[in-house]
Amino acid sequence: MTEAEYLANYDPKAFKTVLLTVDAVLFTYHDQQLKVLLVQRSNHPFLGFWGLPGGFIDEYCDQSLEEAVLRKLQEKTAIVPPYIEQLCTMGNSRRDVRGWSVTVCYTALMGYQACQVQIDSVSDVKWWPLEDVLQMPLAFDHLQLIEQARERLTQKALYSLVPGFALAEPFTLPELQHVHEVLLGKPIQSKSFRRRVEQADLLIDTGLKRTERGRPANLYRLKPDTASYRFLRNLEC
Amino acid sequence: MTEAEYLANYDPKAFKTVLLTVDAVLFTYHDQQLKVLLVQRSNHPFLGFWGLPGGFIDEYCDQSLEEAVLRKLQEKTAIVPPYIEQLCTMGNSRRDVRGWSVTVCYTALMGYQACQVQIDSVSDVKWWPLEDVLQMPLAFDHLQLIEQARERLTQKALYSLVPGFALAEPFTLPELQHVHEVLLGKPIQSKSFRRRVEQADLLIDTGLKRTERGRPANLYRLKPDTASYRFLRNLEC
DNA sequence: TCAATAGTGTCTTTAAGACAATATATA
DNA sequence: TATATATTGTCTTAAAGACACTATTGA
Repeated sequence: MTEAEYLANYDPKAFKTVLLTVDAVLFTYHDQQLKVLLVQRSNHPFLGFWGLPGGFIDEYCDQSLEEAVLRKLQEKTAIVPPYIEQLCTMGNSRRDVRGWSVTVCYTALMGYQACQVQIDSVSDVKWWPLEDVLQMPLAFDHLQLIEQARERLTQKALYSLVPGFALAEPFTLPELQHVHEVLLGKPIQSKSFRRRVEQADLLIDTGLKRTERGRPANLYRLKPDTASYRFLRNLEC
Repeated sequence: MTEAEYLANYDPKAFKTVLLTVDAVLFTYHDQQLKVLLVQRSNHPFLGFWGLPGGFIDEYCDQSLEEAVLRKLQEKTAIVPPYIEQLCTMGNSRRDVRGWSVTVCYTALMGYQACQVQIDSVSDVKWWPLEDVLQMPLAFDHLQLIEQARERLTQKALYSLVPGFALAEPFTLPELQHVHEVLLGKPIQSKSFRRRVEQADLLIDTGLKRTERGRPANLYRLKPDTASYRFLRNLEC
């Protein structure tokens, strides 16, 4: 049989009926704490529960998984986040009562900005403090996904400046340090932190300063290659 | 509508028809080089091409993605690899002529052992030298997946002893060092390497020695927590 | 001037790099 | 004994930790 003959006989509907979705754990930093964007479900299953933004692939509209998840986020926040990365894929027969289900989950970061409901498949969209979310009952296995995303981001706080993408630009160096401290759950020696930042050469000094009690702090922006830069040595704290 | 009513009306076949597979990049170390397990396809598309072991989820037999990929590997190698980790998920409308297609890809490591065809969905199974594979035309986007798996393993060679899972136990310390050197493409100071191994305390000394020209070398096994151990500092080489 | 926060100087500590020296096999 | 490879000793170097010190603002 040639490939052409094979394809002529091929019926895609005859095959698997696994449910496939994309989801995103979108973090930001606001009011001195990490927050996660959640949406309140207006459909079964888990109607009324809060869960991650995401949903089914649109085979016709989406060209790729990443395009699909960015579309979902844009529907909720009207923004494309400056940092996005594939986290993991969860797939098993138990996570959704409708049957075998797979979700490809992404971690994304953006500077805080208010958001509001843009579409009707959800009844509400809200930034929740991460610490509160870890105690809430959430849809599906979304709590697990958030925990995993948080662990990965904590690792990155040890060897990169990626957490900076959770800040609205321009930001101060003490703010950046504080995001890292919140993730690590411990204070960092500011001398060590500044030395690393200087060595990495990832921040653009805007020349501006922000005053808020005490000496004014320099304001910076992130260079785009912050997403891929890795320090050779971890912070030990 | 209650959830029960919703589910009674729910028709899974009415929904998406995305193709879903799992694949594995299985590495081993043999004859001083890294090798990858490939299978020769006996079905369209890419009939006759070499590609990664993997295939469709069996909704009834497989409880989870990881179970599915382990089943696929066991069918080819009659072994469960001592190390397996999710690599990434590739999904888009172009990677398979049959339509929108998603594969959840894993990286796995095992000590070398010969293997032979166990099933008939492929016509051959073979360990290929990694350097050769990177020049071969492969099925689908499997070359990309192998490149990505190799990059990730190279990173791990800098801050962990995970590459040791590619060795047949027991192994010598110079062998372990050589796997790392092959991945990094550079020699490592053996003093540095040994210091790290000692500090990590991940190797069990079997008390045995292997002689092969020159002074005999101690033989070791890996402790299971080698899979999760991370050094604070990367090798710089 | 004081309180508060930003940012620097500098000494200590840790672990890697470099490389010479020693140890234990076989031929 | 000579050669080959394994393993150790030890000095240098890079970068983090600790912490005291200086700088710049507003009240």
